[in-house]
Amino acid sequence: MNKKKSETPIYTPTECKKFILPVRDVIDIIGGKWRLPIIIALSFKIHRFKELERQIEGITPRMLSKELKELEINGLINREVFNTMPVSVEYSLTDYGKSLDKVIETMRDWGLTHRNKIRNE
Amino acid sequence: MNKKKSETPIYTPTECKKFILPVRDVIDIIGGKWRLPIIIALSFKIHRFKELERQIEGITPRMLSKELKELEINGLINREVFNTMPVSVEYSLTDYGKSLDKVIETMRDWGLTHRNKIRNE
DNA sequence: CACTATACTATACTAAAGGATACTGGTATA
DNA sequence: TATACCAGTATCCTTTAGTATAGTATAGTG
Repeated sequence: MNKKKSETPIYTPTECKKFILPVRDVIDIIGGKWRLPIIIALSFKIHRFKELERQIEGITPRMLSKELKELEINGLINREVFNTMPVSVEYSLTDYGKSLDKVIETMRDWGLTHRNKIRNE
Repeated sequence: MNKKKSETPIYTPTECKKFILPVRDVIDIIGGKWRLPIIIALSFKIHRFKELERQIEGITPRMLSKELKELEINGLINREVFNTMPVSVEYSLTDYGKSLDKVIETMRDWGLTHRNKIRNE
């Protein structure tokens, strides 16, 4: 018995994994190229489909539609249809979606600092 | 003339786009499934390749290798080779990588809250 | 000698993300 | 009549992400 050396590095191997878990959850919910941009746009004001398409540069209606559905399923946004002619659809943030404001702000701060860093090099 | 209705919604159309830009930069740098987990592991301590492989559940050596390279190119981590036998390689965060701590903390907080939210429903 | 470990790389593949383009139906406008 | 708007779909395609498996060289261990 006693095959292992006693010098085996001693640090709790799980604490790091535990720390990673909730961040992976967040990545699953708001990860990808378009979700945060959509959420940010909606944090400014309620938007209609075409408005979002114009605000989020480079997105195609296919991706916008897909991501809006996922965000709705995850409870981050609301979709409201008005039977005007032609029909109009409004997207807004739920309280849960709004609760991302700190995450977005922190990321934005870091992003702005990064841009300045690159300029100053 | 005067083709457009005067009821056209009036809000500065650029301010929202401007807000999105830095966040898109951040997504480019730390987006994806593995980069933040790697950064978090390295924020705990310097890791060797195999240690990272064990800490980050589900990652393959190929993806780990790929992502480590990209993180190094972007200046977020350091790679140091020691000519021991067999060779050992240590990965650590640069100051720039360390500067992500607030972003990670904020995301983690939100993730933990989200987990509790789901449990309480 | 067989086996393990380290720190990866190479090859080949599948799955998922994302993009390009065209189209729908109904109304209003030119 | 022809065109444009709205809120998307449908179809096809490319790119990126990720997986599986095997292999490199060197040294130490049983």
